[in-house]
Amino acid sequence: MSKPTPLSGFPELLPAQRAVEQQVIDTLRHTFELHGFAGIETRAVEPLDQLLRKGDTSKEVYLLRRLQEESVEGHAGIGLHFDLTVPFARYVLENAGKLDFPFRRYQIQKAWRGERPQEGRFREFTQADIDIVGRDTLAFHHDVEVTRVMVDALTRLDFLPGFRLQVNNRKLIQGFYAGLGIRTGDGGTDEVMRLVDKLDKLPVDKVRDLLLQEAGLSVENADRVLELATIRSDDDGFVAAVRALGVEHELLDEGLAELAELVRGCADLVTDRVRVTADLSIARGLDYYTGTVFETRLDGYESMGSICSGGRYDALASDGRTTYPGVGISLGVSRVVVPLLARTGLSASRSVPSAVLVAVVDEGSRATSSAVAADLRRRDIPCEVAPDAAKFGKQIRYAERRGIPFVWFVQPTDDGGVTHQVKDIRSGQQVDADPAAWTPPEADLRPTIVSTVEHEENQ
RNA sequence: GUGGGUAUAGCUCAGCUGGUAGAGCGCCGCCUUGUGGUGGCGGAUGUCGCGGGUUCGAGUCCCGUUACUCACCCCA
Repeated sequence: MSKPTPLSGFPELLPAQRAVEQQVIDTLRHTFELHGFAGIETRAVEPLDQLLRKGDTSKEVYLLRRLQEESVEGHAGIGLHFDLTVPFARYVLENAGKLDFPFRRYQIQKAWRGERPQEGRFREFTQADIDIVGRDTLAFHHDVEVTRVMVDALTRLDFLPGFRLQVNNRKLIQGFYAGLGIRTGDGGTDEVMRLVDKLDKLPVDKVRDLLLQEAGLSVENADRVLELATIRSDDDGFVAAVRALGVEHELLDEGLAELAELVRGCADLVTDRVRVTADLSIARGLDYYTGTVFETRLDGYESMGSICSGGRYDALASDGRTTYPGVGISLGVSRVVVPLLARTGLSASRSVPSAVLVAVVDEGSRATSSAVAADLRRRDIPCEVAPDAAKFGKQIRYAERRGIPFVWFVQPTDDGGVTHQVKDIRSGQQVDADPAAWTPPEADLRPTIVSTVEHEENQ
């Protein structure tokens, strides 16, 4: 059989790279739990009518089909989920009677989309979602809360480049448009938002043309819409800038107040590396968002698009009697990690968890070496025993290849006992050690992330 | 979906107008009979993506095909 080739869009990592991704996932999980979010996992598949519910036919859904499928449709009527929000909405409805509201959960899972792969865009990828969902109502301070949780998480991912969270509020946009007299419904304001959303790709004049021709705006309104979209600030200064445009509407006031509260509510967490910016061009396409919207750019990778996005949806789910509003944000783990592994030297300090390799003198004494390993593991020191009793030079090389920092030597003595020594193969230093007491330095206990990100930032 | 590029050793690649397959790195062994890395010497490895065609002869030229890849489109 010839050598298998990679499948486009289905990334697989080598152990050292996977260690980086694992570190990201562990950090996210840890942070989410620190903020009191409970973990859940939903099945990989949903019924097709659930997946296509939002009219999201643009999503390329992978269908499930048995090899011996005989139905007329030719498939089982279920498909792999393309995000974690749709399954979560279904899960909330299904378990509404058993959940306590407001319900806060995190979910870190694979999702699948059939779209053509590109850098940062895959057919199989991992997402990390947090959402807070209420029954009938959900206070706005939860919008601030999920933002703060994600800022906290991104801050803790300190081996990655910086992030800029861009926040906006759909009430603000819609109120502004309504104040201008742009008709709502029939995709009127949605169309304008969709076009404004292209500002990061098309020049302003081009977008203006589109606003005039495709959305049918007056010249004056198009200019106002564009003026709004160019407003951005790292504090609540955007409020005055919007007011200066002279548009009045109740919904606009509400949106301004919410967005200002959000930006002020995150101010104490903002650093040079993780910023929060009010960016009034952010609209998030034709989605189900009704208030707060987020996008996030990774410094140095702006062209890749948003790596972490979400927002407020007043009707995440509804069973006809009860409506469940929510606010959530989703981080593209694969989108962040895979391009960084490819484009920078980002990797782990070793390809195995082992901090120690216990050498083997000869096969007859393997049990002695295994006993040393057991002693170390009793104190949570990851270690392994050499695979064969090769020359010590080869056993050291075995450790070196894998990045294992310490080799443990058990030497028989003339009186029938043994001596124990541990060697730091980076320095060459070798010292007597007690298997029941010796501990490596804290920094060597687990693989660490080796980051060359500074170099990347200088470009 | 549209258009371009690429496919040769484990990896990165060279191979001109057709003449039986190469380099660097890595790997293995020895120098080094129980402690690696640097150095020296030696060694192994290929359906040249796949199928067809032209030719005395194809990695090289032609046609087809598959995969990968980049851009566009679309979208998180």
